[in-house]
Amino acid sequence: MFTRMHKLPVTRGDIMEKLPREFYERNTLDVARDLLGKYLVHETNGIRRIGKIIEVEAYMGPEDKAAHSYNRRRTERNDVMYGPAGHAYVYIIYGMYSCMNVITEGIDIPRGVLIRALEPVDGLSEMAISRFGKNYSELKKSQILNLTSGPGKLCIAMNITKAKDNGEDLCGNNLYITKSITTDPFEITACKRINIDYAEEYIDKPWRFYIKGNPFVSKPR
DNA sequence: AAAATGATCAAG
DNA sequence: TTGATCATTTTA
Repeated sequence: MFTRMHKLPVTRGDIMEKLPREFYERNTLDVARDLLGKYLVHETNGIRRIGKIIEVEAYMGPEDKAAHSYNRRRTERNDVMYGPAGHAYVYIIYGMYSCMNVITEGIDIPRGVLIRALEPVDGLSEMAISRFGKNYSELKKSQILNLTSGPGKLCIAMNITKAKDNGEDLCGNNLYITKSITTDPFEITACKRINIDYAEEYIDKPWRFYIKGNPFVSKPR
C-alpha cells in the first residue's frame, strides 16, 4: 500500500491537471514556450506513457515558409491545422516516421507547435520495448538518452501514430497534456529550427525552444 | 557523410 | 500517373 503510493504519485491521472482548451487558443509562440515543462500523456489499452516536453518548434502558418500551411496550402495531410485549437496534427515524414504537432489559436488559423523532444517520465518499459525491443533495464545510457530525443523517436516511444492519433482532441482522455508537476525553474533557449533549409527568409527565425541544459534535447546548440 | 524508405504533393 | 520532395533516424 505505502510502496504503491510511493511509487506511483507522478503517474496518477487524478492529480495531473489537464490543460484546458484556452491554453491552446493563444499566440503560437506563447503556446510553444509554455508547453516546455508540461507533460504529454498517451493512454492506450490501459497503458500510460508520459514524457515531459523539453523541446518544441513553432510553425506560424500562412506567412511561414517552413510550415505545411504556408500560403494557406490545404491538403488532406494538413487539414487538421485548419481545425480548432487543442487537437493533434500527426503526419508521416520521410515515409517512415511520425511527427506530432499541437494545433493552436483557432479555426482557420493553421498554426501549430511541433513536439521535438521529451524527457521520459512514465511507461519507461513500454517505451524501451517500442524503441529498442528491450527491457528498460537492459538499455545503455546512450539508448536511454535516445528514447525520446527527436520528433520521430518520441512518437515511436509514446506509440503515437497518424492512423490512431491524427486529429485527436487533446482535451480528451487518450492523448493530452497536463500542467507541470514540479515547479523547478528552467531557462528557455530560443534558436533556429531544424531541417527547414527550404524556408528562405524564415530559416533563421528563432522559433525553436528548449529547456536549457536538458540532456534529452534532439540537437544541442 | 550518406543511406534508408515511402507517403505526399504538384505538375502534366 | 509520376517524379521530386521531405518539420528524420540510423549507421558508418
